Order: sequence, then structure tokens, then C-alpha cells
Amino acid sequence: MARMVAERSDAIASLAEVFREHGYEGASLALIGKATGLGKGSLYHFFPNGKEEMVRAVLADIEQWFEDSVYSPLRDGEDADAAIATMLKETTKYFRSGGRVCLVGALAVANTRDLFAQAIRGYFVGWVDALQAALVRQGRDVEQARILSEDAVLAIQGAIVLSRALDDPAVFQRAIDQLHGRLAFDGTALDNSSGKRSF
Amino acid sequence: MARMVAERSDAIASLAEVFREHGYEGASLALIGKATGLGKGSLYHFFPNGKEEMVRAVLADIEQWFEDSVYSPLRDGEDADAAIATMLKETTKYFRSGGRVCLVGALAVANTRDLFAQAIRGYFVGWVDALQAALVRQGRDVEQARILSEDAVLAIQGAIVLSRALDDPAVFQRAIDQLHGRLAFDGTALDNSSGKRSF
DNA sequence: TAAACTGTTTACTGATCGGTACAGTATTTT
DNA sequence: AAAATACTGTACCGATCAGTAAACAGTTTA
Repeated sequence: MARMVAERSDAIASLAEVFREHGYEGASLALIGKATGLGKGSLYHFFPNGKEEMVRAVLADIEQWFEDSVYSPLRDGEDADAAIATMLKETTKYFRSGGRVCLVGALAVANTRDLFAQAIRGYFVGWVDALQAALVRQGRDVEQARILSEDAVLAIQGAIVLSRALDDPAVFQRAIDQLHGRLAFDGTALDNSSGKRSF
Repeated sequence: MARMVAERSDAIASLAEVFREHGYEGASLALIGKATGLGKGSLYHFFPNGKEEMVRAVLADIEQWFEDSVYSPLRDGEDADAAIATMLKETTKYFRSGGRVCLVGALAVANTRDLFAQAIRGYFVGWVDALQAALVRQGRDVEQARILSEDAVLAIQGAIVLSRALDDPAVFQRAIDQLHGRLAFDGTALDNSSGKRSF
């Protein structure tokens, strides 16, 4: 019999995609097997706890990617504005302008939320915290930065939902552009400390 | 045998809840039967096309509720500001401050999107259009009102995702409050026509 | 070379899936 | 009261579900 000498990590990208496309319940072992090219035996060899362990592995992989590509620059980058621009650019690419679902967001809305609550929370807390750090480094008020970063993360999730619902990537792109304007530190950020924004 | 004299419409609220909690694939006929108190025989009597027809009925019901409670006032209400305030209030109540999922949004993100694409699109188009109409009646530019209304609908969907992910209703409430500030016509709305907002 | 380890295939299990068929019971209509 | 209609419970269908078991092959270690 042919030996594929597959590694566990090789399967994770395929797993992520199949869970994104079909959700936790919708992704059957048959679909997973087809997507990864692995039989049940191999799958249970790599992930003895079945689907749940597969999702956990995928979530850890996603978390790591965001940590390296987005959170870390936001927290520690020299130029806060540049880090924010990178975040928006990488995010747009990652979610394919709304054409690709956010697995973490999708899990948060599904009934499987409780099973992965910690990982889901960690993903979003990491994002909001990192963005807040960048905004504070811009010179913004801590409390204001908190609100604004929550607002931004939330907008990205909403943009995915709406752009998919309308089947229009432009909706996603417009939302990202809006965020760019709102998150950029253009010198007026502290002029109006009331928190009330004019349009 | 006991006769329940059930009506089709009686089941729809329970159906909506079970689809919200378990999603389309996750809501098995066993679960649906338990939630509605109806056996398979009754369910297929009322909904000959099975789960798909059940979801369609639920979506139509939701659409109608939003039309009456939210869209119609936004489009035709005398006071645009009041209609917007009503929208935010009713929406908060409806989604239980993020504790309750938006079924339409959840379907939009799931792989079942294509099956219900038209209904999903109708729901969101109706919302954005109605809100845009109210914003225009406030005296805003049509194009600006479009962007702003997309932004608002998207923020509500994102707020549901994030507040569930963080298990914190306050996140939803803060997002609604933010929207209140951004959507209210406070006289400054046209002062800055560049579209760039100060914070 | 022999043993141990790492994958892979295949066949299988019991449970559950969505959906159908139909007899039977209530209600309404005539 | 009789007939038509509306609703319900149950038994059943083939398909698919997640997961297990075990024989077997390729690779690494001793």
C-alpha cells in the first residue's frame, strides 16, 4: 500500500477550510477525509479525540497566525499606524474580502460555542487587546482606545456577515476603508474628547 | 390520542428558536420535534418539504416582524430620529443584548447560505434600505447615508458575534450606544463633508 | 536482521439522520 | 349521522453519522 508519510500539520490547512465551509456539525468525517486525503484511520491516528481535537488544532493554528501576523506587530511594532494598516491589509487578504468566513466567529455564533469557548474568547481578546495597545501608543485615551478597538474588531466580523449575505465583496472593502479612516491617527483624534463623533 | 389542534403558525416561534440554537444542520428532526412538541407526522403535515420549508417559514416570519417593527417606521415614520431610536431599542430587545443569535446572519455564514440566499439578501437589503431612507430624511447625503446604514447593520451583526464570543452583553450594549451617537442627527452631520470623522 | 514505531487501509459497529407510509383519531362539513 | 378533512403516532426505510478494531506496510532504531 502506498505510504503518504503525512504529517499532522499538513492536514491542518485542509481541516480549517472544510470546517470553514461546512461548520462543525456539517463537516462529516467523510468530507474531512476527502478534503485532507486521509482515511479515518489516519485521522484518528493524528487526532485521537476526533473532530473536537481537529477543531482545537485548527483554532490553535489560526491563533498562532494572527499572533504572528497581526497581534504582535500591533503590540510591539515601532509604528502604530503602520501596524494598523498591516492589520487591515492582512485581514482583507485573509478573509478574501469577505468571501472567506471567519471560523472563530462562526463557531462563536453556533451552538458549539461552549465547547471551544476558551479558544474563541482568546482569539478575540487577543485581537482587541493588541489593537488597543496600538491605539494607546498613538496617544489615545485608554478607555477610548478600548471602545474603538472593540468597535473595529466587531466591524470586521459584521463586514464578513453582511458582505456574504449580500454576496458583495465591496461591502467588506468599504468597511475596511471606513476603519482605516477611524483608526488612523490624523492629529484630530484628541481634539474632540467628548467621544461624540461628527461625520 | 390527544388532539393538540395545533396550527402551523404556533410552531414557528419554537422552530425559530431551535434553528437559532442549533443551526440548520444541527437541528435534527428529533430536536425539532421536542422543541415544538410535534411528532414527525405533524411536522411533515405542516411542512411537506421538511426542514427546508420550516426554515423558509421561519425566515418569512422574521422578515415580517422586522418589516413591521423596524423597516416600516424607518421608511415611513414622521420622525426619522425617533425611528432610528426605535430600531436600536427593538433590536437590542430582539437580540437580547447579543445573547440571542441572528438566525439570518448565522445562515449567511453557514454553508446553507446558497439555499436561502434570496431570503437572506432580502432581510439585509430591507434593513439597509430602510435605514438609508431614514438617514436621508434627516438631511444627509444619499451616498453618505448608504455607507452609514451599511455600517450600522454590519455593526449590529458584528456586535452579536463579539458579545457572544466574549460572553459579555455589555459589548453589544456599547456598540448600540455608539451607533446611537453616529446615527443621531445632531446638526454636525453635514459640517464635515469629507467623510473623515474625528473622534 | 530483528524489534519497535509510525502510518494506512479496510471492514465493521450501533446510533442517528431525514424522510415516507399509513393506520387511526379528532374535528368539521354536509 | 355520514362523509370529508385535518391532524397525530408509530413503524419503518436506506443512508450516513462518529468512532473502533485490527491486520498490514514502511521507516527508524537497536
